[in-house]
Amino acid sequence: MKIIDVYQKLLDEFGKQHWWPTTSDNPKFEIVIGAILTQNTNWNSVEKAVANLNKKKLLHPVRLAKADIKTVQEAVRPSGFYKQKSERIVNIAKYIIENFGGDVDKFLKKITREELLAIKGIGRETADSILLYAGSRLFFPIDAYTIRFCKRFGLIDGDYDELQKFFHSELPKDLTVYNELHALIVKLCKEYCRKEMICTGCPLNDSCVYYKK
DNA sequence: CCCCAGGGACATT
DNA sequence: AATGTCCATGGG
Repeated sequence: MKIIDVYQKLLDEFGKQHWWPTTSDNPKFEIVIGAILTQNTNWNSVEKAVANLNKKKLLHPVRLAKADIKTVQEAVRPSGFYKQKSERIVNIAKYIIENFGGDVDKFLKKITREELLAIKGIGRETADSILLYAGSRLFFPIDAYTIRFCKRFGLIDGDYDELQKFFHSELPKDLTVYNELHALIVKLCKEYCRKEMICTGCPLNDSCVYYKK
């Protein structure tokens, strides 16, 4: 089974996921911040932190850059690693101000992947999530779920760059496909393809080499 | 009590 | 080039 067939099957079963979920009036910047806050953290916890930031009116580059660090830490605490993450989100707010005059749209349009990776606290997955979901640019994020699923299902076993090359070469150059497939793999891995597999009811049973009944 | 979550930086081997 | 450790809260 090819990855594009996996996409179709998951889409038929789960429907569109409509990522990246946002709640504020500044969704692009919210995605940039959320991509950092969700590093190795449950999404439910991230939602709390984002809501706290929004309540404090900090989902804006200038406000966040100028905010008292203790205030930021207090807001971000529920998402864990709060000292690191506070520093990281303030850091990128300052970067957008210094290099793009605080214009988030311009930042998302002009920034290169290499430039993103050079910012402390932005690794490959965070960079690709920002580029795809905030910047509408064709970069496929590879997370722990994707690596696990690809290996188990029998598609490909490799590291981040190898898997990304695979997705980039196999998939059509289509933002909706990139957007939805990544989100659908996350959903699949949360519900069925967990660390401890729950194969009963999995929509990919027919083609999975690890299927146990 | 345990394990883990939509990673990344840095140190060690 | 691999592998290990730390960061930290909240939920199952």
